[in-house]
Amino acid sequence: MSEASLDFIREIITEDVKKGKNGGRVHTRFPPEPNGYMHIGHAKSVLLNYGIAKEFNGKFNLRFDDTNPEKEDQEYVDAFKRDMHWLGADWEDREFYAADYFDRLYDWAEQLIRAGKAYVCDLSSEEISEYRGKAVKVGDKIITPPGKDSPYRNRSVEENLDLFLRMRAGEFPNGSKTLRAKIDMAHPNLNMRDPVMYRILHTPHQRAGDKWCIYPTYDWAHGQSDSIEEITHSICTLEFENHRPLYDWYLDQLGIHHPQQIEFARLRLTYTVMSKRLLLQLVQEGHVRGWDDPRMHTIAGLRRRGYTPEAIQELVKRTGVTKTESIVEFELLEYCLRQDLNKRAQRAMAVLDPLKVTIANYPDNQVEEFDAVNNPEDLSAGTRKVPFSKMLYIEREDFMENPPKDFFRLAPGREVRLRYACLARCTNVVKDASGKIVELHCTFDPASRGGEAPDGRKVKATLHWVSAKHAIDAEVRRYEHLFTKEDPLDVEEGKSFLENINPNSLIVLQGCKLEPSLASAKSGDHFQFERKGYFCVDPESTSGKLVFNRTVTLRDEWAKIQKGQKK
RNA sequence: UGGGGUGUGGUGCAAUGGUAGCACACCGGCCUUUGGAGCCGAGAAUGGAGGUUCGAAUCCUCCCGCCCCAGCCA
Repeated sequence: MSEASLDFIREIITEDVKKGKNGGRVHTRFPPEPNGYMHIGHAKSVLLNYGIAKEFNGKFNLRFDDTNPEKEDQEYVDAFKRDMHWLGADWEDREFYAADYFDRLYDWAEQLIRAGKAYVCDLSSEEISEYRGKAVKVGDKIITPPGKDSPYRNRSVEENLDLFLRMRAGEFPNGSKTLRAKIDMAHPNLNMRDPVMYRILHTPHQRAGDKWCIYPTYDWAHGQSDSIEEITHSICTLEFENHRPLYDWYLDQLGIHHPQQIEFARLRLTYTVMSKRLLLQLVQEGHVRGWDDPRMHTIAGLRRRGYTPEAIQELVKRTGVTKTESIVEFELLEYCLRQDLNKRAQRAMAVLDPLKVTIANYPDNQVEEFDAVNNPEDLSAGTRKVPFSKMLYIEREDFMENPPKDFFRLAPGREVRLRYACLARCTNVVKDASGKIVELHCTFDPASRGGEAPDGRKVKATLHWVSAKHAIDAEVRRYEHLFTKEDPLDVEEGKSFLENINPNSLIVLQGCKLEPSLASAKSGDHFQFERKGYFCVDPESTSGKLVFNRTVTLRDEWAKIQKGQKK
């Protein structure tokens, strides 16, 4: 029936719906911790969960798993919501917080204590770890011998109840006591060796205020939160596979609705880091200009850089859903982006590194306007007028005095097309005292108005240009990968990933010359600067001073040839 | 001689016992008023060894590689 094959998660859900599991209902969720900004790795999870809910006529929740007040912040909550909406995910009115379930979680904890399935433990963090059992290396193998029972494991229900109440009441300092599930200290899965359910944290919560001084661990909160929301399929990443038996155990002990957890491999991209810890470090230490720095692979950064939701959606679609850990080449994202922008970005001419050109045989004060196509991929976008006059700017790299064979562009004596304007031939090169080229003299063919060759003669190159007297100045921020290595974490023993930061990741170009139609460009607008790439107006841009970000270059044959020659 | 996962061209994903296919990347060509876009073509893969079968990426056995787990992080 369906032409494309389903990924394994959709296959499972299709089967569940067919069997009438959960009454045929599908309900998913995205459960971020608000301890940083959303990045492109999260996007996959959001789009997967939201997409499934939509495809199966189900519902999709947003829930913040805010169980650690020491790391979380309202700023991150707001950012997640903004970024998710931008990406196209819609949770309607279902915005939830684990913190809103703290009361129920507390009651459930008491229930487990009464059932003899949980106890208050006085062991320190180090002791708990020690009792849990140390991994031992035997040859190449790692063995985890059974752990030891905590000496507090057999406290009476009454004592546990009393202690737990006093933990909540604030009688004990941080770290002095925990509530632990009583499972099995010899279990081969370390998560089942009496995991901590509550820890004492005398820290107010960004949402719950100072109501609590004990906080549930993620493991104790997560599964039940899904259960409370009647989630049918709890989709999460691979590293939680080991936790599933624990979530199952909690749910079964409590006898409450049991969502099915399914794990998939998170999205990884070359030249990026997806760890919120490292992203936070980049921001806090000032290696980038903030969470929305266009070099960051946060959603906010990508948006500011000029990436579109459609490109990210397409990437996610193309990379699929599997359990194999893989690293997607960044080039695929760029391909998706160019595909999208090519269809919708209005074209414009902009000279980033200007070289002055005088058209010697053009009348001194004459100005004429040529028609330029706004988007050759979408003729309904119409045309615009571009002014032309005797003094122009062209791109410095479009001229070479002694060109190699492969160089098609302007050179002494050579004729090229000035896009939409005319054919022009270089007659003279003007240099300053140091030998630097400061200006070119050209002559144009009056019969070639609009750029058409009157006799059908061919020129090998078409250059973009801007009329000097009509040009508007702009700042252009040229970006490259933030890291020089495909795997930014690939560093020598003891060195930091910061060593792999690309010193050229941002180059600010001042005095760029833009065609006048760009004067009205608004923050967030996308353009293709012909022959240069896709650019986006930065939020810092003002009508007095335009600022553009280079989103991505065009595919560039010439750059490839040059690269090949250098070898 | 712990537990849980996972191995298909360079990369990502398909093929669910029956011709190993698609995309990106790379290379070559065509076309072009963007060295863009588009079009055409080439090269390139089932971790290994056995076994079952007329037939194996797929089923079985053993081996090997890689990832996750020893937070009172998520």
